[in-house]
Amino acid sequence: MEGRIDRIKKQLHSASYKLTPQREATVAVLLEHEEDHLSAEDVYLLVKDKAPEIGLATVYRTLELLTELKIVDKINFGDGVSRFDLRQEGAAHFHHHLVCIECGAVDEIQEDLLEDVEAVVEKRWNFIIKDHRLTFHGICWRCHDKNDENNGE
Amino acid sequence: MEGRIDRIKKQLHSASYKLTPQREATVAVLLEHEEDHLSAEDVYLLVKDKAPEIGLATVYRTLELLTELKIVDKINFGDGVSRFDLRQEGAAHFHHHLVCIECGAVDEIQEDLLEDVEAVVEKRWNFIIKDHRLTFHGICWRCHDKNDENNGE
DNA sequence: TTGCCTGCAAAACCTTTGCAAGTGT
DNA sequence: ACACTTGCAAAGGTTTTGCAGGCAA
Repeated sequence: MEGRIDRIKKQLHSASYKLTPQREATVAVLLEHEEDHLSAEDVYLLVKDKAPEIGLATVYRTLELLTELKIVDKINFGDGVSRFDLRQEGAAHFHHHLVCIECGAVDEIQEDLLEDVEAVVEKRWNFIIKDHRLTFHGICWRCHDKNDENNGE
Repeated sequence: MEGRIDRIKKQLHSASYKLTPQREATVAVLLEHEEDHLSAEDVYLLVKDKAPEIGLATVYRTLELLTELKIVDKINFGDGVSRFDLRQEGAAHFHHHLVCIECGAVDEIQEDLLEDVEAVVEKRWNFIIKDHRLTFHGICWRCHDKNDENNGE
């Protein structure tokens, strides 16, 4: 039932890369934090628990490799760092994000929602869409609820 | 008829900032390159033509200020630099981008296109949308046409 | 004068790279 | 051996910050 990491291993092998202990530890961290949007530094610190001797450069190289193989997506929310997100297996498209401008939380939307918009863009702008990035900035339900409570006093 | 820069001046003043010659030159560059997506360095080099004594730090500080006042939007296409885009006056939402993965060109979509999607997101995720970022990655019409030509030989 | 603004240089940051050593086949 | 991978340290590139001087009200 350890399928996910085995499949990633195969993806690496079929591209002539090895799943070294360092790479495995990095992938494990990403799997354990699928909900989060870790920066390279975040991943590095977490990987150090499993493989204390690992270097930051190796983490960067591994994340770059995984990005190349489309196992993870590199994203950027405008703070100075890149963040890395494991792709959903079999997902045709990159998922979307809800960034809360009050508490900073980042939630994910797995649904596509963009089929209609993409159809319009492809036709009207004559643009062949390969991927997309969609992020909404606003107030999340948690802050929303919190504000309601405070107003109710 | 010099309305645009005058209005920006007022926006600065009403937030207790001055429109200094350096800031004016920076805004002028942004106005002249509304179609482009200039990096801070790009802006710096262009501003130097108008105000050769300006420092890079001032350009950064001005762009930061303009971002704060929502006169420009800071965007990031995943190459290591931030880019700055003048907001459309009166635009309720940030415009979208088409990034060509072949030639690197960035085209803009001014239409909203997202009304329906936003309605779904607000209702289903209980998220109050304040702004959005939407970027499509793919093949632009220019590269598309170019490829057709080459295949026709 | 006072407070904002500027230019310069230094610093801070994130990320990439060079290289010698290590690894598995 | 051989090719790939690693850790470390150094370098690279972008952005921010400290500070003394300048400017306008």
